[in-house]
Amino acid sequence: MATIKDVANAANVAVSTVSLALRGDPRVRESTRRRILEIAQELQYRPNGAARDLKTRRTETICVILHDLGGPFYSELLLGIQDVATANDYNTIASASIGGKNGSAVRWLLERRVDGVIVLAPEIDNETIIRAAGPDLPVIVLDRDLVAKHVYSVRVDNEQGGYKATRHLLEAGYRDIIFVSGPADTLDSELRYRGYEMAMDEFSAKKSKRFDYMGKFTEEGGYTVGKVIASQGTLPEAVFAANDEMAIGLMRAFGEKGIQIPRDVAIVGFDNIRISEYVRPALTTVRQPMYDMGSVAAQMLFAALAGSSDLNPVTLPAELIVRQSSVRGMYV
Amino acid sequence: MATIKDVANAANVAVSTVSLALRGDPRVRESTRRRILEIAQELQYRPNGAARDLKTRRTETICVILHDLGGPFYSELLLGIQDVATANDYNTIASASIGGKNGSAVRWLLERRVDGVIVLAPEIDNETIIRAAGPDLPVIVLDRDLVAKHVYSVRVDNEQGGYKATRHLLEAGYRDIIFVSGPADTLDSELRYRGYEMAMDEFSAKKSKRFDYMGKFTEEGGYTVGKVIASQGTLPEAVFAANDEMAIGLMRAFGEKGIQIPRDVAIVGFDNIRISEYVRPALTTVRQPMYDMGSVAAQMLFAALAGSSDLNPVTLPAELIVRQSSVRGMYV
DNA sequence: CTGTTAGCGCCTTCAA
DNA sequence: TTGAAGGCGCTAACAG
Repeated sequence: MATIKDVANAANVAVSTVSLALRGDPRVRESTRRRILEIAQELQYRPNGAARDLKTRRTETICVILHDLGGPFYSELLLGIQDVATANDYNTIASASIGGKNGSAVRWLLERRVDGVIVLAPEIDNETIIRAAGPDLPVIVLDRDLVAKHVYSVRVDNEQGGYKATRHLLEAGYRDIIFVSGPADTLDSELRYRGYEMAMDEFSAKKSKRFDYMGKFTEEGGYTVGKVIASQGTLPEAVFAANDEMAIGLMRAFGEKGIQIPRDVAIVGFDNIRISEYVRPALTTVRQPMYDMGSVAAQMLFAALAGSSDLNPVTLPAELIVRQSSVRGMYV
Repeated sequence: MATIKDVANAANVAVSTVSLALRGDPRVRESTRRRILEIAQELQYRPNGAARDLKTRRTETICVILHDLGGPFYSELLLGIQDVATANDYNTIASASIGGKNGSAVRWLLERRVDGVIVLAPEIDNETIIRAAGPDLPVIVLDRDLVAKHVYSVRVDNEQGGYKATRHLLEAGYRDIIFVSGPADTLDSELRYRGYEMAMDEFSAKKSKRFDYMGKFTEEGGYTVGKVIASQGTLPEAVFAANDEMAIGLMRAFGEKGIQIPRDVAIVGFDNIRISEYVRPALTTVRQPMYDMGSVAAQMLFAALAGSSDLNPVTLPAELIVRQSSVRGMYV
């Protein structure tokens, strides 16, 4: 592979001249530049990014670490991030957090191969993030309860979202409302439960326990829980599932048992994934402003890169989207 | 930022010793190693990836370039790729192809920051790919008609998929079948049309022209086309949409006009995106084996990395998934 | 077992 | 306007 040196030799100039010429520096005469460009082309010269990064100590790249690339609702988040990054002439890459502690994420967090990182991946522990963050590697954490130097946080108000969802059901007249949680160790689920609690208490309604019904945030999990609920003596009046995937699993389980939604049981989900609009009945849910979250996160990252260090945590509101699955008498 | 040299100084050993110790090389005595590790910790030493990459001339990372990170059906593709990459102790990053010619993708294709690239992004032109590919940067192209040195191809048999879809409708008794295409310049759409043609010819049915109905591969596009079709004098018996997004748009348009599916018009899509299973009636479609495609692509990449260069193009079969939208008398 | 010595390919003063 | 030299941080012989 041709290096800048090869080009310099072939063109009978010094390496530095080639370097300047390649970047269009006006200090190189036009004719020289053109000749160098031609020779570079001929030799199939390609700059070596690693060498440049090493020298300049900047990569002009930020990395987004997600649990699972291509998950349904990361799309908007990434868009929000990319739009801002592109505007700043930065590149964005996404990496999955699989491999955990010694997996791939380490590469981006700990080995200075990018200028900044945005993390939305619960399985990366706080310790790693704190260790990674530093004056020249700001880290933005999404949906995580962490305060540390060079770490900045953006969150969606999950508690308020859970509150809104539950309150919506309560106002519709439902009282016996079950909460279906995600995995035990997820903060999101925890906070949504708190919102649920708060609303239920306001109406003095009887809450289900935090982990009475646990669905792993997956459709399959929701389906299983749905089967359990359906086979109990009495049905609840409504179910608040901590995410849409589970809600959809619930709907499937109920459907198979001939339980009608919302006539027999009302359902509310969380996340507003795309399918939630297409299932029948369409699912009432809580939308998280993912694009905004990405955009805000990226903006904070660039602010940090530019030297600010007193960036306050941001919390974005969630929004209730009412559809048919929770509206009494809609689909008889 | 502490460098390996700082650690060496602080520990009173040579740089190379630190390097060995850090990587757990047995040539370093255990006690020395421990001491070095401690000091590294204390100094908050973090290796510099760029320096290592530069030296070793390998990054142990492959990059997947997609049109749009997080698009609905990249998920499985990425999984397929990642599973193989992880098994080979490689990292996977994903990058969007926005920015086109001088955008971000160039960075990964042309600047030797990764060891291999998998491209599924029509907007990157062949020329760029050919230029990028080389003995030490194999490129796997997905769904693209390109043969070149160090470029290897994996495709899904779109033509056969289009054929299967159309034939399915024909066998169900439909004859007047419209084809709704994607954008004019997409190969996928083109090939699916060819499959449509072939099946229609076999049954001597009257085809619609390649671009009579054009929907841009989006739901909105499909919706618009649906409105047009609905407002024509006579409805077709069936519609084959070149992708599910458009098919869903069509369904919405028809629904608004009171046209029942499949009673009045049968519909078949392509891609088997997740929603296709949840719309009502559920959409008959053609599944592309995305996971396999990713997995095969990654395997080829590693084969190339290991020195093979005579890798034949692979074409994966598509699979028809029959659901309600095309089954006569199902949803009256 | 540990240290010395060369670069990897590029950018950046500093001189000419 | 161009060239020479040094070094970014790390690894990999090769010596000791």
